[in-house]
Amino acid sequence: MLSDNQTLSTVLPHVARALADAGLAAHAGNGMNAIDRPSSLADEAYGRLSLQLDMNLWKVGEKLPTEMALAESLGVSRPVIREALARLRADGRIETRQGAGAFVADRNKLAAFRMVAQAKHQSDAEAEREVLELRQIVEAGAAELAAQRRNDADLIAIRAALEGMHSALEQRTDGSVHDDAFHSAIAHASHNSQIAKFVEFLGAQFSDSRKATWDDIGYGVGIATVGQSDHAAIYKAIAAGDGAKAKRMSHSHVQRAIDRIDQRIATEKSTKGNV
Amino acid sequence: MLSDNQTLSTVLPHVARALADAGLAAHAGNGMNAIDRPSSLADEAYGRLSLQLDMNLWKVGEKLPTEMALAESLGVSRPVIREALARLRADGRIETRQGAGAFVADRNKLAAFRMVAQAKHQSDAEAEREVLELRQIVEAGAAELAAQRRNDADLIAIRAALEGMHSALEQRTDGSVHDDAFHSAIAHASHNSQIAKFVEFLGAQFSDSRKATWDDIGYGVGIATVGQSDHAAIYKAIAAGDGAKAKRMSHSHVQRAIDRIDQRIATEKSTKGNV
DNA sequence: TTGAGTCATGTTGTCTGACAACCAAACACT
DNA sequence: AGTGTTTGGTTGTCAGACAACATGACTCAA
Repeated sequence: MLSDNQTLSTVLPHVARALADAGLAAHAGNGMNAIDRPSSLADEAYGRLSLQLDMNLWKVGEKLPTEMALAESLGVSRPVIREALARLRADGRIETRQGAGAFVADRNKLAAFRMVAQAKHQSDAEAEREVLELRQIVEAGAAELAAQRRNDADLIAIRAALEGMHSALEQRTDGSVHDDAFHSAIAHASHNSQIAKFVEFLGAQFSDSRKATWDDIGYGVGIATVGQSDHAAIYKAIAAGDGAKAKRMSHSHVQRAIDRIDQRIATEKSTKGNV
Repeated sequence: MLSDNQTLSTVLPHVARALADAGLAAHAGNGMNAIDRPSSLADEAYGRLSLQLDMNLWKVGEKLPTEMALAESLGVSRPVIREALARLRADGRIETRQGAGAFVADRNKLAAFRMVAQAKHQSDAEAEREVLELRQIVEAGAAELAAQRRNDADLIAIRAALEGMHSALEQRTDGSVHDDAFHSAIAHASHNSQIAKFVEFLGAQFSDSRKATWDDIGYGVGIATVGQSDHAAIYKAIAAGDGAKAKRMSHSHVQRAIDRIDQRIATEKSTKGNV
């Protein structure tokens, strides 16, 4: 996977120079493009090890090379490797035992879920569509549970966010904060902390695109206005305790966002090659 | 949050001794109970900082104390703090800029979703129920998409897992591997990599309870048998391209697991106080 | 021969000190 | 006043060292 002269330092100029002084310089022009900015050796080391684990370079339960060996093979120092290993351990992908070594953890031990970096053949929009689809599923389910389990406090919180968006709409100001709060309040009304936390996590992946709903362009196209009527309908269904309807409304609300993305993908495809 | 004498080293004997030699000993008998086994200073430091971030000790965008300051206040060295900060950065909770410092990141930057450790007032079973409910939502949605998008290769993979479980059932052996593969194959048939990855992540949280379906007790109660007819129905719906039915079947399949948990919770509650 | 205890070696966990790269604000100069 | 420069502080990285621990080899007695 790594040729001798292909070390991390290649993309980090100052380190490369230091290595050059030591007679360990790597020749330029290898497979590594500087486009992906690792910005830190540890980031890069983490990426590499992560990749090697993905492709089953070591079997489950097998012992990884020692920190020293890894450091040498990647051309960095032990602290850098330690930081990378620490992250892998935090993700639950490896386990380390003092005095013994680092071992590939059982796949059934994953402790964290990360958004997969979009595959090379995917555009950003396509990756966003996938996340949006997942969000659609989870939020619709959360809305259904919310309709069944919401109490008065939940309704008040949801209504407050709704009114916040309402007044933002009247004054044509940014209502994205209340938009966030609205979806989050519904998720909490499901009285399932895992669902609530996951909805918030997914929502966080959309901080940019959600703002686009509330900027000048969004107002111009009327996205915010349409979205608000969706929100009102969802609230009504939840307040009425109509789980099926809340689910349906929430589903179609996110569907609009998916449709917008699909349009963007279509236009991107038709103008492909200009970049 | 931390009194002067309340350092991490208090719970790590050998370090405490080293500190004692240096005249920096912390007195024992403080608020720290040794029940939570940090096992590593970095783990503990990560936990503390994580907690402090949770309770908004620093506002978003605010600068955290320097690594040296943090190290001193927690009674550990800089590498330990660096490892903890590295994990926080990997989670997207802080951002560090070389030469400037570490800053609290916008909440909308969370890069990883972790299963929340069950709250103290919750039993294990209740926490498991919450995850199961989330799984129900996502897997049902995945099954629906799978029915709409599956191709021949997908069907073959699902069928292979189904037959694996079938023969395991006949020989009363452990079919949990095929069980895993079955749900995973359906998720992949949705042709949404985010959904596929998340389903696998959720499935990983159930390695234990899934095995319980396939052990002697599971066979005795007939869980595996009932589950298998569920699986067959789900496969049939997906093969037929009937999204609504696939969704319904998948939903009720997980519902059985939820019902079992509910029963366990009920019996646990009735025998409470014996521990 | 076998078993248990001991020891040597290798590995991770942690500390210390040092320097490079970098940022931000105070400072000096025009 | 505005602009370039310097200076101190902070993170990123390296190197070396030692402690804690795990593992296998080795020794010695039964």
